Amino acid sequence: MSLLLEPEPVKHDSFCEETILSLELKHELETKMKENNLIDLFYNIEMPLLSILADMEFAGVSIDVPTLKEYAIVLNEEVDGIEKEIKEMAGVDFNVASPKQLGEVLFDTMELDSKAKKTKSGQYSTSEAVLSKLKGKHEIIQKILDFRSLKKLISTYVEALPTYINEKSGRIHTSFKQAEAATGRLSSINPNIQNIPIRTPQGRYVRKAFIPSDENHTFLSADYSQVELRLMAHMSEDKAMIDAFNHAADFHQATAAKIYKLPIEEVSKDMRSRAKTANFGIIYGISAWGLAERLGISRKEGKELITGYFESYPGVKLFMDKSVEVARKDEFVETVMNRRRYLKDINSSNAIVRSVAERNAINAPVQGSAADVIKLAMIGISNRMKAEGLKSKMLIQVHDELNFDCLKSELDQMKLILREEMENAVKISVPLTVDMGVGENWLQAH
DNA sequence: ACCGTCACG
DNA sequence: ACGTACGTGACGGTT
Repeated sequence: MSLLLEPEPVKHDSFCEETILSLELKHELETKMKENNLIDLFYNIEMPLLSILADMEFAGVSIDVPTLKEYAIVLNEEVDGIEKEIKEMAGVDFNVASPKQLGEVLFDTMELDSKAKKTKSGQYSTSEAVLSKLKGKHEIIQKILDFRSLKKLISTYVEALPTYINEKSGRIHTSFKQAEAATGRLSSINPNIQNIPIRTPQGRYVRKAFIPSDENHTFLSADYSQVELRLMAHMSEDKAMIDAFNHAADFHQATAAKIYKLPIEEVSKDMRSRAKTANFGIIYGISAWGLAERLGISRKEGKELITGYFESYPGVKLFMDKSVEVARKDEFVETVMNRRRYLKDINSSNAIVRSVAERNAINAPVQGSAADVIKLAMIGISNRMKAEGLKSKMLIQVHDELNFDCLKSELDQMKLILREEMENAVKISVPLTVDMGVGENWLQAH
């Protein structure tokens, strides 16, 4: 694969001389070449990235505190009301926030499910998945789900974020961990800036509080479209998947058309939705049972869906099998930039432990390659911004997304740089595409 | 310090 | 026959 790397790749002695080599020598040279792959990863990606992450942390992101203070009042009133309703419905006074007490109220006192699931520590499970299945049984269930999500928003975000504001800068400075996630992703702590809510309207509103540094700046966001699936298409070399990314307007819809053997126009919303779930499942190392559980369908239907998927994209099945095979032989798998994930459990005699490692063998090259891609893009963007003397600042990375405090006068130039550097970070067999948004805050920009 | 839960990609 | 999808971090409750 040809890669557009900046700075210039480190030069090594050539091990590619066309000589007749003994087996031992050949093995030795192959080992050295693999070591050089890791040296390239270190010097050309991780080291240049280090100072970029330091700059992002130092810059920090501005927070609109009044927005959060007002929102805290609204949410606290709402959660207090819901808590009263829950206790009235249950007919007992208890701590709704205690999973232990809640389980006893729901399953011993109210007897909502005679065969309620228990956790490994012996208490009733009251997880979102369990409660969602009980929604029809009693109106208290929905109230508990609402209570939980509101408490989460208040305690982890709305009331917590202002406490992280640095006195000197007036901004929030996360810490990015560069060598934590097994796949090569970054992680973020104190606060975690990579799990700010977005999926529900109430949660999403928190993003309104992430704002530019002043009136001369705007919030600029750029994210990759389906980068992991595109990397799966590239690494598996599956013809149909590559073709879909090159020509279809909507990849999930195109997948549904193949699985259900229908023309694109006849794909229903439900079929598209199932195909989308199947696409995600593939990245995670799908199982018929897991997929069925996710979709609320029978195991038989789950299996049929997967069969249809592999008939549509046979190269993907081959890639998955090959990844597991390679892992069994080497005890590690690799990304496009030769980042490794070691899988010591891949040959375990415990089937459960082994299965986890097999799914890791499938997922890690995909998730890890996506991490490689955005890291390369960050380096490319940083270099371009320096070369062109720009003052805007890269602030936040969220796995497939980059966010900037963008000087308004630099907006057009920044958008051009982001598109060029992100879409051309690596050359693969399908296009990488980027969506961008601009606004007065993270909510508007996304 | 651990568990259960839930926020994100 | 097993028990279910991959990767993280923060919070409150419990031990």
